[in-house]
Amino acid sequence: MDADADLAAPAKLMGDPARAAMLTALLDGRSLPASDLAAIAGVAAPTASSHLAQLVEGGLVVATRSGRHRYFSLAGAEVARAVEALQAIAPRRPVTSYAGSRAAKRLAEARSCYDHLAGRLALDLADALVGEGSIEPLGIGQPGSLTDRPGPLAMRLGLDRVPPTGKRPAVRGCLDWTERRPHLAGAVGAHMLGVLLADGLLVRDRDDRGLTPTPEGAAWFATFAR
Amino acid sequence: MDADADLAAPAKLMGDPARAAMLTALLDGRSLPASDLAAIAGVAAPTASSHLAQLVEGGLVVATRSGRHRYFSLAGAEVARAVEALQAIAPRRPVTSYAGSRAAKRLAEARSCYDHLAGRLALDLADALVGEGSIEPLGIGQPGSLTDRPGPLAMRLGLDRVPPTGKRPAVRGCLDWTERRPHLAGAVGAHMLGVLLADGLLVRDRDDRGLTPTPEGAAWFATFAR
DNA sequence: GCGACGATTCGACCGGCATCGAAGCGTCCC
DNA sequence: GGGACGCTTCGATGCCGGTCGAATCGTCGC
Repeated sequence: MDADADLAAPAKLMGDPARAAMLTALLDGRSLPASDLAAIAGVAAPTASSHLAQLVEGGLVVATRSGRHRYFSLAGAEVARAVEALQAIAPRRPVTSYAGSRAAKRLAEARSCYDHLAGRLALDLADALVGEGSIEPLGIGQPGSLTDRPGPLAMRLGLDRVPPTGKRPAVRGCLDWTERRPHLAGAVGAHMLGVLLADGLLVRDRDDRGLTPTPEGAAWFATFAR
Repeated sequence: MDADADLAAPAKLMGDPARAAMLTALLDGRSLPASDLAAIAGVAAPTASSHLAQLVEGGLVVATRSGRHRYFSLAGAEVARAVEALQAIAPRRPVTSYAGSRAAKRLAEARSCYDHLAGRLALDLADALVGEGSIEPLGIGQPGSLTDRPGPLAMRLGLDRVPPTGKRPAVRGCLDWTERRPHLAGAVGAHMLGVLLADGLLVRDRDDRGLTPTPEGAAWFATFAR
């Protein structure tokens, strides 16, 4: 029984900025490889490896090997709850500066989430795809599926010709913090972001994972956005 | 927007054994002077003073002066929740001793959780209150509400005359680690614990946040317990 | 099999912080 | 007002651990 469990051990693990960034990135239940987590945390590969070893040792994170990659994810819902409970008492980020709040708004609109699209635009797209019957409604973290009759939007995005990808589910719901609803992830989600970038409807912002519609993109998005 | 609140700051504060011990000691909502907290944490006075200054600076603890003493207490229920969430994922202590397991059983039965009642007794009470239609069923971490027709149990506990309390929700579900179900927290939960103590149905144990029913209390609890 | 790549281990460097003794400040009691 | 007491500040010490370059191991693609 945990009448007086050693509170300090997990707290110490979460107390390092690099590890905290990793845990936050994993909060939606995704599994990410070590290299991605290193980039997210802003540290070199050896440093990230050390941190991840500690997180695994401490039981906050679990690792699964897949070829030459190792995917890390949170060890359970209790860990996610603890992370969120700490976020609840954490001082809010830059909120004070104009730049900060403008950046936040920009990210809420459209950003990349790992390798797929997130933000309000992603939610609109997911809604439209469900609406036209191209995909089943999304569950959070749950694998979903494409239907066998793709609509015009799905055709435009090339979702009917997504290359097959090993074990990764084609469609998956990924929780979006903007509105706490799932957007489209999985192989199809990744493919979709690729098409949007390749066709010049979206461009990546310079310093973060923000995405901005081009003029053509904005016009196109307006045809189905709320 | 807390898209990326600085998780690491409060976690770092909790990550030191001395500070963790202090926070745990304050978990039941008591206010303790610096000297007591120093003793509990097992450090010298200057060290404790330094730790407490950090906890106050970080917003986890608040201090009130009273003569030549300074009393410290947790800054709010959210801090208590974060501490408990971390305890939930902490490695279990060396609980092999008989004393340890007896204490654990005692705490599982009834204890204070910040300012309200937790443990099996709390779950029984919450069930009974829901059963008699005095409160809506509890969601974890979710605000709930009193119904407009309090039953006899609610009347006995004075839940119909809980003083209004600013922003704090009257009723809230708080996850109980005993059975992973929510018990009654919020202003009503705090009031209920106060009544139980004031009416001599429960007494605080000496060294921890355990609570023990008095003979009258035990008899009364038996009337609705499972 | 050979090169590319992801991940880990090793070793060295260095900053940050927990710790406590001594001293200073304010409050209470007599 | 004098002494005791609670708490804090200051300063010095020592250690833990975060960091990254270089090297190693294992896997994938051709």
